[in-house]
Amino acid sequence: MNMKRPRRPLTLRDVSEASGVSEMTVSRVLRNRGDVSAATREKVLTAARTLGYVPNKIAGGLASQRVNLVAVVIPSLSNMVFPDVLGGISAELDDTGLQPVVGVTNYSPPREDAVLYDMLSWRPSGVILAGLEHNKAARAMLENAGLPVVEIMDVDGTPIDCAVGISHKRAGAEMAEEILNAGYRRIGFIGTHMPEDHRARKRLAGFEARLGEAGIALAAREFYQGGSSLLKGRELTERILSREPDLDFLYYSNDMIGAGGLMWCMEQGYDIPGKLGLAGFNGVELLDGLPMRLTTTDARRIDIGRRAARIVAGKEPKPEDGVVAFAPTFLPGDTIRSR
Amino acid sequence: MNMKRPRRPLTLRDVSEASGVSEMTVSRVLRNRGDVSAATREKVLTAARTLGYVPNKIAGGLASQRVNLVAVVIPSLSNMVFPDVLGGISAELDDTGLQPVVGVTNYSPPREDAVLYDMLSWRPSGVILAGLEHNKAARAMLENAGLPVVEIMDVDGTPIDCAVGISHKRAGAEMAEEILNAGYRRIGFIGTHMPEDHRARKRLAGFEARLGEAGIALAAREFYQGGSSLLKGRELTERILSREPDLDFLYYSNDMIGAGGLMWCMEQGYDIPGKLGLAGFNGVELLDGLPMRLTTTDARRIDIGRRAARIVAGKEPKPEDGVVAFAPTFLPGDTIRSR
DNA sequence: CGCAATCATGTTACCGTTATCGTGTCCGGC
DNA sequence: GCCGGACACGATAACGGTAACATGATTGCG
Repeated sequence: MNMKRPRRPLTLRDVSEASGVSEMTVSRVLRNRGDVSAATREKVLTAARTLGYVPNKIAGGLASQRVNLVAVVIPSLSNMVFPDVLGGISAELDDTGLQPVVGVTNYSPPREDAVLYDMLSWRPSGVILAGLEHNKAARAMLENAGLPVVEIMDVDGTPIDCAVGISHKRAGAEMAEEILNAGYRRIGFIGTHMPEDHRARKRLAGFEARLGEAGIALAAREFYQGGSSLLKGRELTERILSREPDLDFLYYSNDMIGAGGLMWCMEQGYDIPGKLGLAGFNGVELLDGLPMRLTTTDARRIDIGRRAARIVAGKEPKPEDGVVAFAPTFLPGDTIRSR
Repeated sequence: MNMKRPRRPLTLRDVSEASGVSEMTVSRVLRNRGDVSAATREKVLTAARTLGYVPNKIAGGLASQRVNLVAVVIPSLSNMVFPDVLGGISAELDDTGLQPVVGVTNYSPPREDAVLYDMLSWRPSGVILAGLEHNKAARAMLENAGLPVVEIMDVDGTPIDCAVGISHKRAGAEMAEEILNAGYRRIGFIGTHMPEDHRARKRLAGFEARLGEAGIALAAREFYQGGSSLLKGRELTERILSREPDLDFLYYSNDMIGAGGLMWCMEQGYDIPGKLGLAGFNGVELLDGLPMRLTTTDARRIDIGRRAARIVAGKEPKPEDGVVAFAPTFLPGDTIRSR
């Protein structure tokens, strides 16, 4: 194709000279905007192609004061929850010309501030970020930025602009309800010890609240640090059950450790769900292939991603009261007694 | 803090006026560049903070002709392989001021072209992309872009600029070697039917080549479409074993379906690894908590991510011959007979 | 046939920041 | 007291596009 290696990066001017029209016309052709005759369009396109011109969005963005990016700020990649959310977002953004850009905070508020600062410095068209709890600095930035902000995953709190998610308090309460209805009474909880994982905290709160209404208290709880894995689930389950052997139900703060616990209990020959019930949270695809299907709650991740994307893309208006609450869905699975 | 909601976005000029110095000086303060007295620095910083000013990287990037982004282009998020690679990249980029931006191609070459085009239009400082096989258009873009390009995961081929990865032919061959050494002879393969998954293809090629040297041919093969999941692994395993009941080994193209197969075989009461051996590929963390540890090959994803990042960041020079080949590492697990 | 509307293109003025160079001040040394 | 250099800062001109308006050519229509 083009034989000479252009050491100076190509600009509109190069294409304009190569095709004998003004830079403006080239710009119009490349963006399909405004009237250009079929003939010139063709000339310009071939010129651009043979030169190997790639438009400069930095310059374009500055000139037009518009950038086709949506900042997506989430706490972690490692959970299997993220790809679903992002999947929903991308699917919905696909036909809007908008593009998601992901930032990861590792559940660290200072890091969230930094990531947001960085993202906002690109002047994106919108922000989707996980959670309702943010530093004052972060809130201020977002309020001042003057762009659509959708906080996702959680609706238990006050959104900056608007929120799309589920109530984790409700998810916890509903799981407690199901467990109690199934007749379990000595219930243990296993979860991460992360002060910044507010959603896990709220689930536990809702869970305990409902138990409390029934006059029941958690019989045991076990916390862990760091990421979730099957292995961690095994260890913690062994630990909690050796400490409190007569537990009849274990509620895990996510499916991954729940599945690990399930593996361990099955190996140990526990009667599941007869003598011991298990439940996790999220509804990840992983569970579908396990020897038993873990009882869990579908966190509606794809729906949340889609809806959030629709809002930042302006495909639908922000909700009246600023909140879109999906219903967390109980998935019975095989690890809870059915009535 | 600032009471009036500024509808016009803040610029350096606002900070400059608020602090009584020139925009240039504000810029210097905010970037820690050039000589500024401690007093002015302080004034500027407080002004910026109280206004809630966030720099505009669009304008900055245009002016300085530098953008602190590294484009990372990968085929998929869903495999558990991606977070590891990105983890390695982020870890190594963290202290360089560079930031990864991810694009996903879904194993579609036209989509890869589009994603690259889009990424390059942001004029990033470097590109990391998976695989060595690309459309002519993609290769041309990357060659013309005049920036460091690191192709990762694979080294069986000719890199555009340089490559960091493992040889999948070798990974396949070494697994074949281990299987043969363990005495298995009637071997089946289960993998995705994706013409664009070149690495899976190369592994299979290397695998069959080594079997061929021993005078053995694959006794059966089963392909599937779409993403990998435990469930898919179960189905395919059932199918291949009902078709060819006397297989004594199953080689899976990834750990996820391998684990699914393992689950199914265990439930069916197969004697593993005595009568039937199983192996996957990748070495994902997931395997650590399964009832048996699946035999697999560590694809060195974190190492690859780190090394690629070091190269684009200029922390280390490009390799002489353009290639950094890590050794795929055999992980025996529990699903292959040990000698 | 004349005039306005439409089409196809060009001109000009930014967009918000940084590179570069220039200017004024202060200080020490001889 | 003069000079050179470090220091602290400002003025100006890009950077590569696009919005908005201007222009010339063509067309439609009464």
